Amino acid sequence: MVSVRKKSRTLLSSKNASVTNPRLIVLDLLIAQSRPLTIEQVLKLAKGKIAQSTLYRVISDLKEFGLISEFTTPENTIVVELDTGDRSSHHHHLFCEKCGSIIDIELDAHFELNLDNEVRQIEQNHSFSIHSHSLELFGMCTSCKDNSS
Amino acid sequence: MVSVRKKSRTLLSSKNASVTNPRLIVLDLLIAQSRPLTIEQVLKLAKGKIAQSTLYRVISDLKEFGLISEFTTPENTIVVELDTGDRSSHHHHLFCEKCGSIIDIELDAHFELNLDNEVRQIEQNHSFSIHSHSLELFGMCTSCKDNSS
DNA sequence: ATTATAATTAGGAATGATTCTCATTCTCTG
DNA sequence: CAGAGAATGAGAATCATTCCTAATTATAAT
Repeated sequence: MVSVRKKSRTLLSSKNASVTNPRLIVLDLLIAQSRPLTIEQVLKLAKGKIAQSTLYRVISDLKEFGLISEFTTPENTIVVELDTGDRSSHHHHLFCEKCGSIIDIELDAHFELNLDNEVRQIEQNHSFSIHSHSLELFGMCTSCKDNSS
Repeated sequence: MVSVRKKSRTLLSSKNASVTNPRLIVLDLLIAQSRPLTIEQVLKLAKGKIAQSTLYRVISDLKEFGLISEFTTPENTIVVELDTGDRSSHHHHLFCEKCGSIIDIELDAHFELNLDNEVRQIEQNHSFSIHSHSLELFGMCTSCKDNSS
């Protein structure tokens, strides 16, 4: 069992990026929580150990290194998550429009193939080079359904 | 051939919303351009006929009426587009990450069925009620490909 | 058409998020 | 472990969005 901190170091080194405290803290958090976090959440979880301005820069750096990725919730909040590049890192998102929770989902492998075919079709029809896609689903989670009776 | 202005009036009336100039201007623009527009673009195209604060409110009103919908580009810019509720209004987006252009696409009907099945599967697996979805594709458009040689 | 009422608007001030600046500190290389 | 270059922290500056209020406009009833 490799420590979180060690993983963070390895991630940064593997991109030839200098290993600094703020970067390690952000990566540690994303690894430890293993869920998408808003900027606000990261800031809070870092408990004052990172300046706000630094956090924005660190996030933009980590994005450039390809270590994290960013997306937007239906309420237009920006969320970041680890993007380690392994197989499981291709996934999609399920949003609860009531409580705002975000769930990572993977698609059925067979369906993902269908999707790739469709994407290739669209590439042809629009003479576009498509290099990635994202499927987002919107609805209501169980607990919100239960509490809304 | 019904005039753009008349269409805009009809849209508002159909939602029992009062028909005001700023609302008409915004709808007119979205109808005339028939493409997604950023807030900035709408403001510019309205040529000073709408106050900025009004534009934000009008957009939020039209969204509540269900006449327009909103989404976010990869650069985190908010974009609005007409959402007239007819068949063609269920569509997805293709983003050029170089020039920022946005293209509306429709999926092959057969694939859309597959997608619905997959969505129903995910609903089951996560005991979630899913009421809508969005597929976004990222890549490079023809002209950007051509100009990058 | 006129008017009363309610809804909407313009404009500017206030807020909140993000970016910028620059002096200081840290990291990496040799 | 010294020096060069990169990254950070703190606060100022900027930008988008929301809020506030008085004035205007739309609607519905006469």
